Amino acid sequence: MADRNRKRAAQPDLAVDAAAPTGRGQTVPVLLPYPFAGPFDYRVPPAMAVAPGDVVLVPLNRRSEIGVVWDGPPDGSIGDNRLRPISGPVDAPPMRADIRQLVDWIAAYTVSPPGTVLAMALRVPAIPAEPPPVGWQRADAPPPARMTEARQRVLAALGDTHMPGPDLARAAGVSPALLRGMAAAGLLIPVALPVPPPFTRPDPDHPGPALSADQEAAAADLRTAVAAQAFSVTLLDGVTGSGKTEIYLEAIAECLRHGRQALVLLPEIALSSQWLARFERRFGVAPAVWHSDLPSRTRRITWREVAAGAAPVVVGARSALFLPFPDLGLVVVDEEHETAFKQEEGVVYHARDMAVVRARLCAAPAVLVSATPSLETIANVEAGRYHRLHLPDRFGGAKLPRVELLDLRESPPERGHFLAPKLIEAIRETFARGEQAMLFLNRRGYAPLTLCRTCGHRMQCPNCTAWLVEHRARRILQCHHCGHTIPIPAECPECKAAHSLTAVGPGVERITEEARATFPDARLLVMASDTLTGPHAAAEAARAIEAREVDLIIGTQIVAKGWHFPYLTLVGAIDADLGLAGGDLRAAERTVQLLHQVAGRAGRADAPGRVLLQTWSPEHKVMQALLSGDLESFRDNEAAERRPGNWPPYGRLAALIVSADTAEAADIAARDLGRAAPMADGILVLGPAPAPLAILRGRHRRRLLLKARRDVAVQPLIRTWLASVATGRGVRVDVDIDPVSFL
DNA sequence: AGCACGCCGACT
DNA sequence: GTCGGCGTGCTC
Repeated sequence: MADRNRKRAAQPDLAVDAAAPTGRGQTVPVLLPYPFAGPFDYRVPPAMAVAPGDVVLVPLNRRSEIGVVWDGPPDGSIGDNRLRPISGPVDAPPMRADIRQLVDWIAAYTVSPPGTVLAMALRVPAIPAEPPPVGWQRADAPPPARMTEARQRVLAALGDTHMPGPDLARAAGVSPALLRGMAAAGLLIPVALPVPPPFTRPDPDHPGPALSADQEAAAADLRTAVAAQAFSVTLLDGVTGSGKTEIYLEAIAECLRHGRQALVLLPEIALSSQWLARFERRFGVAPAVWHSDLPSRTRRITWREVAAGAAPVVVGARSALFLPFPDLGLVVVDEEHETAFKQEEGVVYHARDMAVVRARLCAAPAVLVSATPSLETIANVEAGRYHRLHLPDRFGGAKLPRVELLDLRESPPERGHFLAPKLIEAIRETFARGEQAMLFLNRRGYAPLTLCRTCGHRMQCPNCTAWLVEHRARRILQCHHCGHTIPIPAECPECKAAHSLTAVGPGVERITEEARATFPDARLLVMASDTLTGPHAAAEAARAIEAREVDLIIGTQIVAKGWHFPYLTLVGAIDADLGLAGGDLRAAERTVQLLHQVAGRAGRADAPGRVLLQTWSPEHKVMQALLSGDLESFRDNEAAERRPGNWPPYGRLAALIVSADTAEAADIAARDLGRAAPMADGILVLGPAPAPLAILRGRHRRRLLLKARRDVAVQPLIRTWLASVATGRGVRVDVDIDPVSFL
């Protein structure tokens, strides 16, 4: 309570200053977690004092909703007669000014209603407070009551202290009901128990692993940035295995020495067991963890501890950006190039970029970390907006793995197989040395396409422009876009031919089948999003690999994410060309990043790694970049290709996805939108064209692209553009600023 | 997002 | 004659 009042006193009472001067009483804007165009005005009851950030209950229609008193003057456009009073306060800490600014900023940038963004920030505090835990102690002057044997045992177990009910019942060997009876008889009185802090403060001076000279130099730079307690952005860019994590853990240590909080964003928090282990090795304790499917109790406790400043370090997924740190002193985005940071549903935002905004709003340094930085971040370095710390060498003298290209035209796999003879041989050699190997194929399931040998029919999703993927173990065909699932049919649904459906192309399941036949004695482990369901399975997989209970790992892109497997020395990519098909702007960049990350899993100081990339086009710039390891030149080339046409990151791009129930409705809406396209210097609108996923979940999709010079503010343009077009019934237009996926 | 109002089909 | 389908529109 005292804390709440202090916070309120610390900020000027804008609401009072901005109150309407007329006789209608004080009016304030209240933002509701719904997709309205802006905050609604509410009257403040005479006896109530409110300030921006206060969480309040307001009437809406005939309902009661939670909202947040927002900044600025009331809108004033609503008539006095329609204004309704705030119902009352909600017992929750007020929303901090920096979070409110972040909500407004994200809403403006992504062209989303602010209430939708608020909903992401508000999902937690709206839940009522945890009741304080209750324990029992002896009554000082117990009234006369029957003293059974069980009751005596309770009093004996209790002694002169207090105990939580469940512990007491267990210690005395009685049921909780008996305790309630004793309380009713006045023999026991309840006491509030002190709550043990759930998060121990990590000790910045806990002896951690020793750093190399390179690491120490980089760590010193980051410490300086943290000590400055000012906004800055630093790219920590080091080859895989250069020990980047250990470096930024030193920045966190410095942040802790200043008594401030640190936030680390990871792309895939469910797979972070190894990261958590490294953190514990450095600090002796675990950090607070945040992601969207935490149990609600843990979620609530963590949120409140963060708000109270009692969770010094939080590691989390995208949504951790909205946590109410009172004194955030450092934001780290690990694997900053990862597209998993881009939220594609609802409010479409990039957590890496919003993390930088968050850091700016609370005057903290941001550190972006990657072995394969995005072109966006590199462009920001070149423009002088971001600093760069570069680590060219692996830690402890380890060499980068040797990359070889396996030309599939020259030495193809056996018919119906996917492992080239040279790759099989390399795996055998690796096993013979007692080391581990990994096969990478970024495709789940058994086969991406099922077709009928008799009539050529292809099994397609009824709701999407996509093939159904066979999952043989589960005996189903499944659409990876909408989840539509059917049992594998016995006959062709088109021509009714029996035993005619054939699996075409490989997925990890099929590679596993081939590996099992080729290496019958090897112990296999499949790592894919549908086999590593949740943190537990992922942690167990990591443990089994570290304990050398696995010889061959077969995985999808999940294996590219920051794992450290000391006995893994060989990586084979089944289909290195896979990501290059299609007209995606970033296809080459992403393929290089992905394959380089996968390759980086191989090798250590005393056992150099070897990487074999199976490819149909070894001369492709992507394969050549991976072969030479000269990613810098590759990036320079990419940059040179994008710069002249103002393609990102040298210009701005926004996608408008028009979707409707029928192709006709989508076409009409897209055409109307195209006709109303803004025309100005430095702007180009491309399309409409069918989106690559022309039908998704039964909706027909068309796409327009707005390309603009970097100095053009595209959001206001898009707002007026959208407002100028009357969109028909059932038509939706989704805006994606800085799209990373072009589906 | 909810939750009403509103205008067309099969039932007690 | 009513119950009810979910299409459109409003909420300070």
